[in-house]
Amino acid sequence: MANIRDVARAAGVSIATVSRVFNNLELVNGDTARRVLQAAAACDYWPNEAAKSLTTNRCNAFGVLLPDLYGEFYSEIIRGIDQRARQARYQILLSSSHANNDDVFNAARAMLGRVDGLILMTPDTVSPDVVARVRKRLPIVLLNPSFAADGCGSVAIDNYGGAYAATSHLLQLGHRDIAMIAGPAGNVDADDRRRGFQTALREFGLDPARAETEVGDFREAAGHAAGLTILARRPRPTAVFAANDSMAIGLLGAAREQGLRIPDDLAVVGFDDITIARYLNPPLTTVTVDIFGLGRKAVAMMLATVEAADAHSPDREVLPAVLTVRESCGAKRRVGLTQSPR
Amino acid sequence: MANIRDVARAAGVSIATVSRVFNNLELVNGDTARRVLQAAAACDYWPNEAAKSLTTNRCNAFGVLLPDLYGEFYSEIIRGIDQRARQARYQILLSSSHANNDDVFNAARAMLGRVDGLILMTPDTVSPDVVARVRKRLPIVLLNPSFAADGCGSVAIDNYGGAYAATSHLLQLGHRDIAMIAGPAGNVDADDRRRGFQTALREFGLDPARAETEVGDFREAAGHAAGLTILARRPRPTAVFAANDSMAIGLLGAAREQGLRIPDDLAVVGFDDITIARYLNPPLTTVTVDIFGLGRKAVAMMLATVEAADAHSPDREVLPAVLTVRESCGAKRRVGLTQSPR
DNA sequence: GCGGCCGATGTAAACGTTTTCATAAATTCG
DNA sequence: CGAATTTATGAAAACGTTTACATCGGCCGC
Repeated sequence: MANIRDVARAAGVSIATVSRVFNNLELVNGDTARRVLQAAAACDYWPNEAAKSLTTNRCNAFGVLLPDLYGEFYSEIIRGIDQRARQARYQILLSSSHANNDDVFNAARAMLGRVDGLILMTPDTVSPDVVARVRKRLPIVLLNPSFAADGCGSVAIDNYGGAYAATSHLLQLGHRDIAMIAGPAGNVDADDRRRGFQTALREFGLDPARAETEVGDFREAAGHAAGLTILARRPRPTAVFAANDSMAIGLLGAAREQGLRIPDDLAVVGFDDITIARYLNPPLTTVTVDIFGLGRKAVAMMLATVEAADAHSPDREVLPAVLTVRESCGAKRRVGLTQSPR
Repeated sequence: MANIRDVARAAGVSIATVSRVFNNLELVNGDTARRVLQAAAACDYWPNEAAKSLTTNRCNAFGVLLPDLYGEFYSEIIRGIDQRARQARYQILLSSSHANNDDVFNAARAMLGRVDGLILMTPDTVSPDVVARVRKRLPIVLLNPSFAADGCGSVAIDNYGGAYAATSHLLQLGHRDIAMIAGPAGNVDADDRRRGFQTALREFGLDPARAETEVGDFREAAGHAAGLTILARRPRPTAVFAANDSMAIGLLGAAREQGLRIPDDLAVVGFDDITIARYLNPPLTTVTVDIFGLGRKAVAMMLATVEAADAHSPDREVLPAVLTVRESCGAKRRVGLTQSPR
């Protein structure tokens, strides 16, 4: 396959001139440029990007390391990342399933020379010093980080604020005995959502310690199990705030099995606003987070870091999490001919 | 940052030896190897992957070009691709939103020297000759292709078979007036599903031309609109086969608004088995496709092409699409009635 | 007519690897 | 004991670009 030398030969110029034409430096004579382009087209010349980045030390690509790819959450992150990157003519080098320190370290290492920076979402099991070691080689933007890392930008979700809003809403509807299905302790999102829940209660003069709190692993089955425990308590709580929608779905199942009507017998609020939420019966009131925006923001921050002439200190950004009121909390009248739960 | 030369100097050997140690060629003396590794660790040496691929002409990466990233379908494809690639220690260079010929061509071009092959899913708007031009430079595996391309592998979904199974099922349940909400003409998936529908009718002695068929764009709103038209017809069809689940959901909405009971007044079958399907009320009978497997297969085929010593002709594979019976078709409620095939 | 400048182009040295070939030392063997 | 073989290592040429620097006309102003 033709390389730059072949094009130069065919056009009767030096390789420097060919290079100049392709990087549209304006120092090339119009006629010469035309000749070069013609020759390039004739031998179907494609520049080799590896060689390019070797000399320029720029790749026009970002690495993306995620703990997993399953489900809407990651899908939307990637979509946001891709969209913004594409807009800036950057490529995305994707790698997922990074559970431990070595995984992350090796994946980052394997990207050296292929990316200009790393967008990193690490599970709790990854330690700050791995991130620090990688940071020595590459700019980093952390997604929803569990710790602040020196020299790394970060984009996070306002878990605390969202949980606070959800809980306040239930309180304002008159509920005073509100249970929570929390996420695993140690998980940043889980902990922040729990704090938001507790603060809201406290501000209403209630004791968070007396609020029934079950812990789950963010999956539907855990929500179901936690729901059974909560619904067995007497007096039964009148409302439940679940740390995510999947567990809320599990809870709805448990409630349905016991013949409870939602929201009349039990008000339910979730978190995430996954697509299913609006199709549930009744549609789930939940906290909506702009995950797509999270991805976009991460790339925007990365671009600012990479393309900035001056090395300004990296940003820390928090995206809002807003309550979306549907029917499962009881704030709205049911509309239409929705079939009643059994 | 340290390069191979620095390591060589620190270890008191030549760069060739360092390279040999890292590519674990067994020709290096044990002591020397130890010294090299120590030196490499001391100066935190990371090999530059761009330089590596420039000399070896191998990248250990595949490019993935998709028309879009929105929704579970693409998410699962990517997950499958990533999982299999990671297993083989390959990276994934992702790029989406490729609408037209130039987009695809330029994206492919920008990957030269960074990938060993391309996994390509093109919308109908991309022409075979663009694929052929790209194929000259890079091995290609097509996902669900609308045309056969010389020298390209392909992995497709058995749209025809799935649609045939869905329609046959409705016929066996006793329905004789079955409408279809089809996808846009020209779209491969849409066309194949429609053919499957028609063949099933024909085999039951019915005239496909007389079956009410509305066309939608695979989105929920289109399903709703098509549903209104279909339900307005007299006599009203007793069953509808929707070319995908999103449109089936739109149809269910339309039916609900008219006070129809599913499946008693109207049986509904979808296609895709998206996550929501099982959470609908009633749970949607649909055609399940292993999208994750589609991604995995594509990579497996790519690996076979790239790592094979002999250039065997590329494969063509079709993944099964199987009917998943839930409640929206009425088969489960009428167990007694379904025993006798007509 | 000449120094200086400018615009267009070429020469060659990087960038950081792998790998072929050469070489030196150590080992085997008849 | 010397020739043949093996083992371990180094020197240097690739790979395909970009870019600093050199070169060379032509043109300007004086």
